[in-house]
Amino acid sequence: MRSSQVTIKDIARILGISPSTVSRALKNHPDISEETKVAVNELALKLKYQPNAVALSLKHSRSNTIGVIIPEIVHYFFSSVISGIEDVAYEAGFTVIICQSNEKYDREVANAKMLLSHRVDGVLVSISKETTNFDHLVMLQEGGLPLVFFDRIVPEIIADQVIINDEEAAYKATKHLIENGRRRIAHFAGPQNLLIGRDRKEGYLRAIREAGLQADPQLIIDADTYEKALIATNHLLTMDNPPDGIFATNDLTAIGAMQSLQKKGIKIPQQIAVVGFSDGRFSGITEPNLTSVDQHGYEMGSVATEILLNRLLSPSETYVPQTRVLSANLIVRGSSK
Amino acid sequence: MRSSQVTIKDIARILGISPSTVSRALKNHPDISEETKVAVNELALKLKYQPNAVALSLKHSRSNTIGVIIPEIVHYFFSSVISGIEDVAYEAGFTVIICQSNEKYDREVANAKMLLSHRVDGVLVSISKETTNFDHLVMLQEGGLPLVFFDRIVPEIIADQVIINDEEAAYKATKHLIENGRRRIAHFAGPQNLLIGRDRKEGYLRAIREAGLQADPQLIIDADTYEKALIATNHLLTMDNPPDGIFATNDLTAIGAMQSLQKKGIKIPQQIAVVGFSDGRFSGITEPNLTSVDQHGYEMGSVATEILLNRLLSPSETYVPQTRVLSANLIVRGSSK
DNA sequence: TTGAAAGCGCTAACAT
DNA sequence: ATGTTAGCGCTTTCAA
Repeated sequence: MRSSQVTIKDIARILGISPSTVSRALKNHPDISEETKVAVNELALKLKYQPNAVALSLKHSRSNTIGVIIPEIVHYFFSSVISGIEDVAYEAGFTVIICQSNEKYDREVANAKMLLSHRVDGVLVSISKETTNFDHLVMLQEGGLPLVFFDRIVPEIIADQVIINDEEAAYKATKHLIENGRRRIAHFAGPQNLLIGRDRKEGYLRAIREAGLQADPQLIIDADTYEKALIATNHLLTMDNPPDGIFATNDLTAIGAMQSLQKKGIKIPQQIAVVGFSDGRFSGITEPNLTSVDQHGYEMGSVATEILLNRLLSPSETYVPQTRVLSANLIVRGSSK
Repeated sequence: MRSSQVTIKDIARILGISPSTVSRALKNHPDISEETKVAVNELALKLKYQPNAVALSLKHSRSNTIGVIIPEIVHYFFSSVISGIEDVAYEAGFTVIICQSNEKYDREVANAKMLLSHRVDGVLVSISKETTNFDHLVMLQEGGLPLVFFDRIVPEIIADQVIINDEEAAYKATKHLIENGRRRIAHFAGPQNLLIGRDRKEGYLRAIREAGLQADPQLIIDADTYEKALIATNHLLTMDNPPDGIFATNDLTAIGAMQSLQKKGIKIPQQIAVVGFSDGRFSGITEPNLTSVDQHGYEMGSVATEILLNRLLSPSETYVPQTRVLSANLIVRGSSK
């Protein structure tokens, strides 16, 4: 095992020339004779020489690697974001190191240190549900790493951001329910320390108020997981005055709601309409199909990466952070009409 | 921007001592005086010193990094595998570089070269649907990198493998349909250049034969994507003698089948029963719920990583590749009974 | 046209 | 108890 890999020195030794000549020949330096170039390149091919990226990173203080800190890979939205990141990075010859925080603050901090230690050139971040202190991210910036936030951004930190307009999307979703005659609309809210959680709730409230409806605090329930949604739905059904619509902060909770409702024999959408958020593979699969906000994961990943690579490849003196807001459209399906 | 990061030299210069003393102090070397240790560690903390993993990799010819080559992240199965990989690697202080082949041979080759170039210590691989030539993977082995295959393995290459018993699982799934009275069972087959595709078909055929049923080639259709499943299902329904059961090579095709059937007013499972493969988030969401083989993605990822790390951390002279077969159980739900 | 030497950050054998 | 030196693989300035 561990038969060490071919280096420039090996090629130099075999050919009886110096390492620097080999290096130059490999990058087609004009000074090198055609003869030498051919010999070097042929041998390199034969020995399956692969440049040592580690040595290059050390030499250039540039790793051609970007880091990603993401809550959990096993969500369709996040895995599509990664897919977008990967594709753009691959095209540009960049390597991607992906770290999951698993929604844990401590692990997110460890991830940040690890990326700093690996001297990645920049980092894409979507913070965990637990994160309320951002020193570890500031540390990255202080280390000279450009940061690009996506989806779960940190307004307190000055950096590039890629988001959808969560407030607007939530507003549209709620308004859609109202326009379909719903008057008591419940909201399954996400964590309020995340901006997306607050924004979605805000949008919901704006639509309610604008329609002259009463915002009932009892109808706003913290429920951002499938399990919590099951409980929350059953709770809603015990009320004297149960809701006639539910706007959930993500698709999984919307589906939890649908299943609880159907188990109790409630008709969707006739008795209670349901709308989700973050259109994934699920929405077309439920019966009825789920109305949901399309969150454009792949596009978010690719745009965020383009912004980051742009910072890396053409650094400007005047750093003006940009915020890209992707349009989020409501896809209306059977669960709400 | 690009304010370079703190190094051991910086600390040495500030403290007026040599870099090697700093290095030793940081790793709590017994020779170093308590006084110096305290001074060094305090300053390191204050300056937020993070060891340069790149320099360490070069020095030790060991990157503490493992590579992963995976077809597509945006599949629940693969993303749960990654989750298992990540968790085990994280615990052991290893970094993970994930590459997607996007089911393309060329990109898989590029991924392999990239990982070799980055001098990862070992690689976890699940090959693409297109891959029939394995030189790029042999190249990794020749470069001294231990390989561990999972799910989509390559029997031609001598290496560790983690799989479920696909043949057995497919047999069980088909037998289950037969025991429920089905006599004409269709199979949506995966790519036959993948062993898992062949094995699943084999298991299907064995169950059919064992029950004394006729294997009808017309009932075996290449369909491994959602779209293909829609077409295949409609095709089946045009037959004079349509099937009364479908065993699909994955859940997405099973769901495609269910939706096509329901659109035509066919009752599931009364008229046609459906069984999928690779139990994911979907199975509990369809109506009726989907009977499926649980593929244990997370476990597959964690076991594969443990095997790889074991090879790395305690290399033995006698290399005996192991094959770990995880038990795969059929989860029976409403779509088939 | 090619080679020698220095250095990226760190460690470890070898001084002192 | 601490410093000096060499080297991991590669590039690049300077010298020949």
